[in-house]
Amino acid sequence: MKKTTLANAELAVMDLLWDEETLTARQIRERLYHDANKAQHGTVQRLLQRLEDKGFVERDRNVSVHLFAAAISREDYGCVEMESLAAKLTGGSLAPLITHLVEQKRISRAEIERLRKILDGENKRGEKS
Amino acid sequence: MKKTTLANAELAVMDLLWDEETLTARQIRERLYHDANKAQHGTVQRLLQRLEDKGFVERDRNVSVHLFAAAISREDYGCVEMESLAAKLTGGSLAPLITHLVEQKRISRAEIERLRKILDGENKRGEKS
DNA sequence: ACATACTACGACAAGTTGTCGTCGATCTCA
DNA sequence: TGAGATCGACGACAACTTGTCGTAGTATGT
Repeated sequence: MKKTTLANAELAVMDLLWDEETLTARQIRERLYHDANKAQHGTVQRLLQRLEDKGFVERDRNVSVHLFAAAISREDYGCVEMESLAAKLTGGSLAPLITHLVEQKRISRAEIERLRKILDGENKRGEKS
Repeated sequence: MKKTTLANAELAVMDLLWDEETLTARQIRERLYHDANKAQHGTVQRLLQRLEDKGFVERDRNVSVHLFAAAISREDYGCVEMESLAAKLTGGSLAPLITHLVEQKRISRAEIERLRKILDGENKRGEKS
């Protein structure tokens, strides 16, 4: 287990899969490169293969034209990255980083309100619509 | 402006500078590699030079043996990284990511309490010790 | 002045990333 | 059924990053 981080082109592929549930390699190619160049066929195959190796993508091999789906959600990936950042910087604790974001006002008041609601809801732990 | 991310060895250097305010290249080398190998002298110089190029480190050239200091705090760096992550994943908003952290209980209750206090304090906006 | 320590920087191997081409298998449909 | 298109697997490559080392030149101190 080496790289757990998505690079640019890889992220672009994941972005599609995060929005579309399931796609074929061809659909991904058409969405990524609108020009009809034939060569990019291999590029997408390669990206998907590496993404699969890294565990970010699952592939349905039972159908002739493989179906690809994200193996990890956008939010889960984000959390993993944030945790890995916290592990490297603050001994694993996210609070110091978020504190700083708030204090520097690099997080909007609206966002702060959203966060407060989330934290409050977490205390109740009662209902879910 | 290309890479804004710290790699392993670079992070190790920054970690020292974040704790020590100001260090010479020699002090850094002694802390990073305890064995007395002479070769690593150039390694540290190189790391420092690249860190300076990237804007993470400031160097006092007025003294014969240069003094190095972090140009960005640990927390600022963490925030930049978190913001860059949010920009790539959620259109720049951190709330969805933090929401997920809380919902998945990947953030401890103690941390949640810390965060709530921070957010509450942010509304008062009164004192600072 | 001479040995020592320091800075600057070229060079390199290893790894990552995006890209393309080829090859063989499979599918399509006339 | 067979020719052409499509697909999956993968080798190869250039560009870039990263950690490392060595060398050359300069400054320091005694």
